[in-house]
Amino acid sequence: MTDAKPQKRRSRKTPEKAQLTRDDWLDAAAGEVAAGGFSNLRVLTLAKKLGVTRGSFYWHFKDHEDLVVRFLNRWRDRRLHELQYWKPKGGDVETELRQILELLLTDASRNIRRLQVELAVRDFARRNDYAADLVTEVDEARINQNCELYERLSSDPQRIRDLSLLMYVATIGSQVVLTGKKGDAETIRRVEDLMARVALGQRDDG
Amino acid sequence: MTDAKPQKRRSRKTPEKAQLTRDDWLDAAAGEVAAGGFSNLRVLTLAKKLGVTRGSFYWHFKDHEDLVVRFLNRWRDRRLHELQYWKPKGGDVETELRQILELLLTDASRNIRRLQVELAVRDFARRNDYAADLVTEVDEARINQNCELYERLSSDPQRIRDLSLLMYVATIGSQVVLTGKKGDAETIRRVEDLMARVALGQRDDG
DNA sequence: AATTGTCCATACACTAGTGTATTGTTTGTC
DNA sequence: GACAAACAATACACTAGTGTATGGACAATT
Repeated sequence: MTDAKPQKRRSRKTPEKAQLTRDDWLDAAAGEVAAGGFSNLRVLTLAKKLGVTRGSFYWHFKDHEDLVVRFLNRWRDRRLHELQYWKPKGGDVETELRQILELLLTDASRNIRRLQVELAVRDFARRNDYAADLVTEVDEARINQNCELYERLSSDPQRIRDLSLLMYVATIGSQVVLTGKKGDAETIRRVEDLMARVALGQRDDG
Repeated sequence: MTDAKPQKRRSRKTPEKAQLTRDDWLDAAAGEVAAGGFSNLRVLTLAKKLGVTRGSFYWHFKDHEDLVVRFLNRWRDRRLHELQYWKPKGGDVETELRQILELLLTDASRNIRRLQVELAVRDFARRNDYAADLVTEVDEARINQNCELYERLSSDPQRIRDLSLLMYVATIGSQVVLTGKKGDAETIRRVEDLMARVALGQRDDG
């Protein structure tokens, strides 16, 4: 019994879907990356989790590197695209500032998987030039976007960029340090509040 | 010729040192971890870089896990021990604040390898409970140490902790985002300055 | 000079992973 | 219902890695 059963149709988590698409593989890959980083992204274990063999993988992807590149590209595209929903709407400065901070901190800490993928990508970027480029691209886009908001707090361009950068690294640092332990939610809320006060305290008029 | 030469004494990078100590292996491990994270920490490649075979490794360590644990322990011990040199010396508040920030940012960005190891440990901590405990331990020690400094800026204990935490996550975030690209040195200096102004601006007297 | 402990080499068995080639099995379409 | 395309299974060759067992080389004793 060396399990050589023909297996007419594999049993899947979603039995309705008989065929797998490339995005299905990428979604599964996200799970692996979130769980153990890019070094945990193996086509063998991926196939097992999807209930198929590697034969399917090599239909959708040229090889392992192809998977990684497509995964990174999709990540970049989605991160850049979602920025459009974070556009300041031109309301009160303090209100918008607090909204954007809540989005960056509280909201981000709720999407555990998204956060884990982001951190994994950043980690991978330290030893992969292509990933590093994409991360830089996303970072700059996010910082620039926030600049539009901080422009209303100061008139000095340099100071605007510095403030935007400081707020950004603080959010990233929070995501790295506060990694979902008990009591983090409250801590995040307080940091969020302090950051808002700090930013508002940087107004030209003091 | 299946390279079965008796090889009286191996050629080593440092020919003086004939025998390897456990710390030698840990130092080499640090290089691997810095370069590619903990998933890059393999005893085979480690032995190659040290110019010996795995026979030596299994003399100094029980197995691969033993290496990882000892590596993490050494990292924790060193991080906690070095805190003693960062103790505020009781001088001017602003001077000491700027000194500590310079230590945390500019200085940290110069020790590339130490920084890479720290980030790798943090990454590993996301999927390894033991590493997570050590990281938490180090984080708390560092934050508490900085509290001693910020106590001189405010009398509200809660605010002191928040400020210390904010400064800490900002430094960690800087290390994650500003990963040694060209022009980072100047950026770090500006962020450092802005952080000092922010912290000083949090004084009770306003 | 023999012995003991320390450190390393060698050989073996084992596992997990990639990539490729070939052969099914569905599914849609005419 | 025949055909082609899309998708998946199977089998093979290959590489890299772990762990273990055993023997060899060398240094320091005695």
